[in-house]
Amino acid sequence: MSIPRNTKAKQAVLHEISSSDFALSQPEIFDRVQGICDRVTVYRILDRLVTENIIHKIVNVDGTINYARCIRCNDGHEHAHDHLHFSCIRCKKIECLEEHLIHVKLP
Amino acid sequence: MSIPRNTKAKQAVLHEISSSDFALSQPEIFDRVQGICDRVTVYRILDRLVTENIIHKIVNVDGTINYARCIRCNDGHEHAHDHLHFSCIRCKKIECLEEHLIHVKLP
DNA sequence: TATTTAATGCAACCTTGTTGCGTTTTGCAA
DNA sequence: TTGCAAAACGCAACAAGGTTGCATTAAATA
Repeated sequence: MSIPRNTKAKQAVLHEISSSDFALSQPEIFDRVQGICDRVTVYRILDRLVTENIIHKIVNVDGTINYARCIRCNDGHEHAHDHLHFSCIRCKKIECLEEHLIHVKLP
Repeated sequence: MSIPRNTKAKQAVLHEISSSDFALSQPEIFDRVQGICDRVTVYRILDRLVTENIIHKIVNVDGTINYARCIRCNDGHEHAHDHLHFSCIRCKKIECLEEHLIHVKLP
């Protein structure tokens, strides 16, 4: 397994994701780090950040793939990832609804 | 508002969707109606069928957009569309879990 | 059968995402 | 501080999925 490195581009991408209050798509992220690196690099950084479990890959209701940081992932507390989320179609914000853990019988 | 027409291509597309037991993507549908029309036509037919409320547009967990007929839409019974679905990642079938209507408090 | 216009085919284009490969840069160790 | 291995990068090219414009074809109704 390779040792991850901390590059300028990686920092910039992670900063944009961290400072956004809703999940961002690759094009949105590339737009925000404007000029700092190639768009291919953004794709590769996102893949790596997901593999390193630093960010989450989310498929929105419209099919677009977005990336976000889990607020609780880095605070040391144990938490469930398979809870409901509320996705506002107007402001695009995604909020966790962790209190609504559901248990259904699957076929 | 324009009056929809019943064309050969439209019938073929609708037939494929109706006779499949899981939701199909545009490429899959185009593949199955092989040669009957252009791929652009399939896109347009799908858009029209969704607008006419004959089929549903579904975003899968992997982000792919699929189309399916709601079994209950045309049997005259009242039914809810916002119920849970079980999506098997192996056989791709999607089953309705209508008994599990959930009500959560949204922010 | 004639007419209207919905539907189609084709070509061209756009967006999102991937791959290969040669070059640059990072982190560590001598 | 410098040298080195390989992680990360840029660029070009490609591929899949989806859209648009426009001239042509074919449904439905009169």
